[in-house]
Amino acid sequence: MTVYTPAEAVEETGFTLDTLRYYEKIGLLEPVERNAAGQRRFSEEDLSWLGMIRCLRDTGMPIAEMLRFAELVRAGEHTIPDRIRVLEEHDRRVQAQIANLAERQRYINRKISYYRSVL
Amino acid sequence: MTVYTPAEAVEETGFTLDTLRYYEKIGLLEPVERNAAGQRRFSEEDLSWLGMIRCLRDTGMPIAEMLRFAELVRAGEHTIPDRIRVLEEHDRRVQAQIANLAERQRYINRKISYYRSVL
DNA sequence: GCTTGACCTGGATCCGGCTCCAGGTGAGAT
DNA sequence: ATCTCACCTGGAGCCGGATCCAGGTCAAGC
Repeated sequence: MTVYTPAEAVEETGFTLDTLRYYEKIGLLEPVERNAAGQRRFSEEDLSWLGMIRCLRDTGMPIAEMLRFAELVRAGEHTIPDRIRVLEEHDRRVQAQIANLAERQRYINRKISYYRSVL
Repeated sequence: MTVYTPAEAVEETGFTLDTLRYYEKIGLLEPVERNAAGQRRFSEEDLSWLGMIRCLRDTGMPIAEMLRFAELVRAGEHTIPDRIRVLEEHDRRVQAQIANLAERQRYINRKISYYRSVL
């Protein structure tokens, strides 16, 4: 059962310490274990959940929805079908984002070509 | 020389009227023509520039950078090489965004598969 | 000739998501 | 022993990007 100091958690997750504290405060992260001095000691599980959070955040899921997902996770195994639904829905949005970006990119490339053509 | 009322510009660009006014106020849009009553009359050119803005915005370019690009456009033809550089750089970032989303999407899909496997 | 309804303005406000601050504690290095 | 440094807390502040508001002006249909 390895534990991670705040500095290590920052290193591993790429979130700032302030952000980790903020996520704990708003309940996106369950209350993190503490040592005798009251300092946080992150578990492997915390880090793995933070990996999920990073993934959802970086694909544009709003915090409010991540909170809902977090509740499902906490509520236990019986919510797995719901979690699948949430992730599938999100997956579709990510797909749409990619398609949209690719489309916009074509516009940008046409513009670049146009600019080259008038040089 | 067709002109567009505010409502038509909203319709064409997908921006809200407030946003169009805001873009004009901050200088992302050059001062739009007015009719005798002081109401905006957008030109084809305005709409086409707004198309560019939409593309840049939807690909995540911050307003500050769009403003810099707008200045290049206003400064005249001799800035075309600079504009190409800006767009190429942005194109690379868009490419990176797409790659990142695709990577995150794989994570999500692995998670979905995992959830399915434990049902 | 009145009433709608689309506009106008400057400025305040909101929102999500952090980020920073002051003031304090405890543990390890010198 | 003392210093430093990583931490802690609650709460304030910031930033980007709009969005909303009050109070006012025209234009056009009935």
